[in-house]
Amino acid sequence: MSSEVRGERRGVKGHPKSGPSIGDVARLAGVSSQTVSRVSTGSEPVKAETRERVLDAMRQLGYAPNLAARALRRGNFRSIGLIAHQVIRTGESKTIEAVIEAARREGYSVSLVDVESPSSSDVSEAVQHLSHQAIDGLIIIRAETATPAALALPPTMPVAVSDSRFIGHHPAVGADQVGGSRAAVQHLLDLGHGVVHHIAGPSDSGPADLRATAWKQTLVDAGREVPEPFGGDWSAETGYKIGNEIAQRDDVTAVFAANDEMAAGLMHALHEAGRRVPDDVSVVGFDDIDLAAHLWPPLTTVRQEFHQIGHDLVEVIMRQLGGREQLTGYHGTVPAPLIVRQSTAAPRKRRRTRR
Amino acid sequence: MSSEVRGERRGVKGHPKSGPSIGDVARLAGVSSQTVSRVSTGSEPVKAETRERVLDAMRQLGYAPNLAARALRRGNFRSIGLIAHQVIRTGESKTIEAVIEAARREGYSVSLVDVESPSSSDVSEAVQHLSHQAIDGLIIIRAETATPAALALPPTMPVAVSDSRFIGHHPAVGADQVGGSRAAVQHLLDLGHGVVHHIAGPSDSGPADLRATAWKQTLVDAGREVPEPFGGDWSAETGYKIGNEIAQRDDVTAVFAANDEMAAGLMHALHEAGRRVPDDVSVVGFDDIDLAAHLWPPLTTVRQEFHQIGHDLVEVIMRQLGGREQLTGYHGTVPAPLIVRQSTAAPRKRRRTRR
DNA sequence: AGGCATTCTGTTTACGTAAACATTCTCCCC
DNA sequence: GGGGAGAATGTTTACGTAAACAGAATGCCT
Repeated sequence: MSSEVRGERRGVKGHPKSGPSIGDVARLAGVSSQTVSRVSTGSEPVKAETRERVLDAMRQLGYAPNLAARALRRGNFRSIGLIAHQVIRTGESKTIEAVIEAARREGYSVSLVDVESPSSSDVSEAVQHLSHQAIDGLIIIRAETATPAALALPPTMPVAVSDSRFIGHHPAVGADQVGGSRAAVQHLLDLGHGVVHHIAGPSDSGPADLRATAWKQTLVDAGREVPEPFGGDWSAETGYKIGNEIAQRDDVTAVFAANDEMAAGLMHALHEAGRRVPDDVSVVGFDDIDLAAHLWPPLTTVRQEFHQIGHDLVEVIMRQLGGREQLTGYHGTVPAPLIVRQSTAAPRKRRRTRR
Repeated sequence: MSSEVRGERRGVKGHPKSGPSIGDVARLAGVSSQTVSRVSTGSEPVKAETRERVLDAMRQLGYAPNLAARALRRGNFRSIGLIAHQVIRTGESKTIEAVIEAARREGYSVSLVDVESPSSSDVSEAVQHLSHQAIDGLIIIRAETATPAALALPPTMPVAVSDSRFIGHHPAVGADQVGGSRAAVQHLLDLGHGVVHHIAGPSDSGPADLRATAWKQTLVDAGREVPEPFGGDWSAETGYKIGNEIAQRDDVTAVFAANDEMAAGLMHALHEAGRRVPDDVSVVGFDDIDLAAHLWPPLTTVRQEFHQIGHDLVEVIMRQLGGREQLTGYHGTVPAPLIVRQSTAAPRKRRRTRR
């Protein structure tokens, strides 16, 4: 209703609205604007009484520092850019949370861009978009295939990447994909499965590639046959479709899915076909999303310490911002432990005919 | 190794590093800085030949506009703040995606803050934090109990909220919680269940309250008994614990959980106890997260059109930024349809003893 | 050909802040 | 109580950009 109070904007000249400035506060408090600045930033000491007077004036005027001006003067924004890939839906959303939390602790805010596909062009576009934004550093989660060269960044922009493909080009932090995958496959072999099948992630994904390779190598090392992997795309829906195939095959007793969503879809299909998990087919996922423990049966999976990764990514940025540290070759690895739940068991002696 | 190329920073005076400026480009191109500005913004026409010359100079120098200066001059940041509450882990993460996408389409970036608890103080703190950030508008997702008064915002800051509690105070966009909840409960009643139990969300949550109230009202309208609701906290873990209780009770044949995670935990507990879903107990969730269709059994649930909500939130902000529209009373409602899958069925005539 | 509208370009100025330097004040010591 | 060190405060200036205004070039019409 009453709206007469609004519209307090400064109509002067062609300049846009703006709140009270440092000068307004100075005038009211009877000090110089520099003193107001000192109170505002706390950079230099101000006599207690003066400070009080300034703070009062600030409150009275509802003063808030103009961050554009401050950023212009200081040359930084206290903000970092974050590029993610649909990632918000997967377990990696925790990485985002951790990045935001850690950045905030450092007094930085986070500007988020979500690219639809992890393809080179999309990420480049996002980089383009973001590097034109007001950021002091850039974190890229799952850049997948983008080649380092494709990232046309200002050379002074600190970068941290959670994708092993960038090792040697940009500082990277990532889970121990290989170790986790090997542990998963070995776990199934140890249970007595003769062979372990794999539902892979999309072929253009770095992590998917690492997991598939580690799976293959573990089988080879154990002297086992390496079956053709199933090609997935991370989605539960695809896991379900592949599951329908697998459910038809008596010879598949153990499956290592490249992520939990696909594992869930797989189990869904197996249930529907009347195949039992883990009695008929053992399933292992990857990520340990929150729901993994409450799927049926609770999913054995490889945990990614997303929180740790996010935290470390911010640390890498901060180190670049702080000292003039050269971290190009840096590569932090976070352990990826196998979490054994109830979706894996020793294979049955011999299955009777299906159903 | 070779690092002599780095450190191209301007060492002059006490001023921080910075790339080439509009003036440097102007000098190289042999035009005035204003012309460079015109090319950069495209605000006014520039002769094709001149523009080319300027663009060349820009490329040559690797010029990128200084956004702090631009923001200072223009009085806006082309950025909006987004406050979320652990929301990244739930279905509402899709809202975030949609907000980011829609904002980007408008040329805005998104600054994200994730508060740990939805409590008044935390949200206020986040608002405080963000309103001191470089943003032109603010979107709050699930502010839960924060009272409008608690949001000490600059009066000119456009706000959009996805929480019905703010209706009348701030423009709001939200799913039709009541309609969706009623449909869920009615569905169970229609199947023949005598009474429907409820696993509620946390008591300080607005949406949880709406769902609980709608559940109760639907039962009352049908002339049914209203049992004591179970108190949850959105987590699958709690759903599981409550499920262990419910599994002991023969009288519970239908449960409406306030979200999908709790429904998943509930089903987990029921499975473990040997109770069958939906044969012994029917379960309905809320949200329709991606995995809902691939839980076992696939979960009947109320879909929240998060994408739509996110999109609408941005639209509300843009309308405030554009015209001087007064939207305080605005409240957009997005339908929340019931998605029937396989976790619900008519009750068995009479259950034998447990197990 | 002259005049005027149109298009293009240049000059001046201000946005709000904080570093650098300059000045004033305070208080302590001999 | 005079001198001086240090603390407190003030003055000047520049950060990079774009709006406002001013001036120059071009073209078009009669």
